[in-house]
Parts: sequence; C-alpha cells; structure tokens
Amino acid sequence: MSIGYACIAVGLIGSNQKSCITKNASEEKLYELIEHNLNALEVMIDYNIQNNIKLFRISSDIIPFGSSAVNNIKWWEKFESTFQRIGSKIKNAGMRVSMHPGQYTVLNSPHEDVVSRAILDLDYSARVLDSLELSAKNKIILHIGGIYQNKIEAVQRFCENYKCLDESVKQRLVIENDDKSYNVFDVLEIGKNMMIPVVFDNLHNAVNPYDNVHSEVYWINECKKTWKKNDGIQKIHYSQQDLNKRVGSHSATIKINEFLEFYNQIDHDNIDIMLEVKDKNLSAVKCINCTTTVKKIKVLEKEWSKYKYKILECSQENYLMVRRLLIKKDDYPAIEFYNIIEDALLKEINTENSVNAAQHVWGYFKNIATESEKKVCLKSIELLKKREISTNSIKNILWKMTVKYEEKYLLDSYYFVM
DNA sequence: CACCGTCAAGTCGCA
DNA sequence: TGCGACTTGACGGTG
Repeated sequence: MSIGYACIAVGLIGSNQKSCITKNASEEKLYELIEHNLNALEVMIDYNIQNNIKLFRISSDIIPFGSSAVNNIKWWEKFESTFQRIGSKIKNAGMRVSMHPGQYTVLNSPHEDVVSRAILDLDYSARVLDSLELSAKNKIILHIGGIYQNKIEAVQRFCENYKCLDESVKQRLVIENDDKSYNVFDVLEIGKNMMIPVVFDNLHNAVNPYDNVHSEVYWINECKKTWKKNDGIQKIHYSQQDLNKRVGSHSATIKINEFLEFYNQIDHDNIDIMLEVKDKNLSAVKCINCTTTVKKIKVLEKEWSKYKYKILECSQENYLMVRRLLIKKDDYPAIEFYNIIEDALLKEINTENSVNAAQHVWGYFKNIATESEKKVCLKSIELLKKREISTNSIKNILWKMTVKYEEKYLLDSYYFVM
C-alpha cells in the first residue's frame, strides 16, 4: 500500500518546473528547460525517497511541448543517462510513478486532428516512462473524453481509437471516472469490454455518481477486478471537496479524520492511493504518518520543525498545544498532532500573531545580519505592526536572509510557502 | 519588486 | 455562432 501526490512538491527548493510560451520555444530554450525540469524531477524523487513516499505523478509538462512539433529535440536520446539514473532511483526505492494527460487530451473526439494530437500526447507520456525504463505498472491515466450529444457513439469512438494505440501505450493506459460526463459505471463498462484497468476517483464519483445506492467501497471493489497482475496493485484517486469553491474543486489540505474514515473502510493493504490536493506532499506525508506501523515520534518532530512558524503565525494556542503533545518521547500522537495543525490553519491570521512569528524567525538572524539588513527587518516588523505592509513582504525579506545565510532550520519551513 | 494579464489545451453551457 | 468557464503555475510585460 502506498500513498502519494501529484506533480509538485510544496516547499522543496529546486523542485519547480519551468515552461515557456510558444513564441520563445527555441531549441536552445527548450533544451535548457528540459535540463532544468529533469533536475527538478530528480530533486522530487530524492525527496520522496527520504520521506518514504512510494507513489508519485510526474507532470505532463516535464518536457515542454513534449508532444508537439514545436519541440524537435530528441530528448529521450540527449538525456538518456539522466532518465536512466532517475529511473534507477525510482525502481530501487520501490516507488511507483504515473502520468496523467489533462482534460485537453481527448481520444474520443470526432475531430481527427484532436485525436491525432491525443495519440501523440499518449505516445509522449509512454516515452517518458519508457525512458525511465519503468515497468507497465507505472501507469498513464486518461479520461474518456467528451459526449458530443451521443454517448454511445462517443464510447465507440473511444474504443476504436484505443485499439489503434501503440502497444507501449496500451500496456500502461488506465481510465478514470470524471466529474461531468463519464461516471464510474460508464468507465467500468469500457474497462471490462476493452480490458483496461479503471481508476476510481472518489470526488468525481461524489459529483457525478452513477446512482445513490452503491457505496464507494462497492465501486472500488468493482474497479479492482479490472486490474491484472501486470498492472500492479489497484490504484485510486482520493480527494476532498473545497467547501469554499465550486463542486469538484480539490481542498487545500486533506482532513486527516475524514481520510482515515475512508481508509479504514477499504482494503487499504492492497490499494495505492493518489491524493489530489493543493498542499500535495504535505498531505501525503500527513496521511502516511497517520497510517504507518512504524511509530517514531522523531518523524513528528521533523514535521513540527517545518510547520512550527506557520502554526505560530496562525495560533499561539495551537503552537503551545503541539509543544505539549510532543513532550512524551515514547508516544506517537500523529492524528492529534495533525488535527491541531489543521485547526490552526483554518484560523484567521491576526496582526499580533504574524508579528510574533516574524520576530521568531528574525531571531535566527539578529546576531549575524548586516546593519542594513537589521534596519530593513526591524523597520518592516514595525510596519507590519501597523499593517502597512503585507505578511508576504516580510516573508520575502526573511526568506532572502534564510537563503543567504543558509539557515538550515528555516530552509525547509512551511512558513514561507503557506 | 509587486502585480496581473496571458498562455495552452478541448468541451460544454449559455447568451 | 461565439464566447466564457474550467484548470494550472509560471511566464512576461508593466508600473
């Protein structure tokens, strides 16, 4: 059983992906971007290994214009050794990765050019995974596509076009229920007929259900039947609704209690769970730490070192609660720990707390900063007290000093990214 | 340096 | 018929 996250690692230096607009997509520029993005991928893979994260989605933007004529670089040749090195790390760690072309990759379109671009997109995704020399258990996830006023014909077109796909794509391709057009029943029909594994997405199912009779567990068990030995263990997508946004929007973080309720209902030892959530790796680590059988408080202490100034900024009370919680060194109060953090993050940030947090962070530098840095910082904190500057401004100033003085404890802090 | 429009894609709902 | 929303972070130009 693995829990993972998609594409981006929040608060991880050197992991950002770069892109450019078509106008600027010269060969030189593209080469530079690919090199950068592969570096960033390796940074994320290393991070995953260090944090025991064994499930990860590689961004489809890893190679800018990877499936377009705009990019003529034979990147799989030019960066062959880089791909092999990263792929080895993935394999040796027992990590499983995937790719997920977005809503604009539509295999069942009635427009020939749209379909051929979709095929190129799938070929590209497979080529990335092939270049990493990973097995067919490392999947490409696709939605069925549009309806075009006739679902039966649209499904037929999907199946016909699927048959035309390259074998390297077919052995990796899995299909997922979406939030508008194809519910889990529709996708299962296709999956069973075409022998394609089905990924169950709980939020899509909540938004676009087949009926209100069958439970999530029922559908997960139905989907399980579509996964064959060569496909690896069943994969599902899990996310929670952002209550302030439109129906189907992913939440900022995974509420741990709600997750555990779901987790405890399913056959979690035989399922890989991909989280779709704004805070990405943060929620993945949270869910892993709350379900692990290895219960070491050191893990929570490490988490606390990253969260603490952010929590101090939100709530002094919660900050003190966590400190009390982590005193007993033979305990492992992971769920309580994350409940206090979730609670703090929901609170409105007031001036007093944001000043307090900034002063704590400034404390790392007050003996090493130059006179001018000291002047700027203290002035900014005074302005913050009067709400004349934003918390982002002060965080930018403090972040620059963190980088300059390589303040290790702060470099990983979520204070700067939340 | 902060801010914000733009990009890039295909479908669908609505005027 | 055509346009805006959906999605996403970063780009890229402006002030």
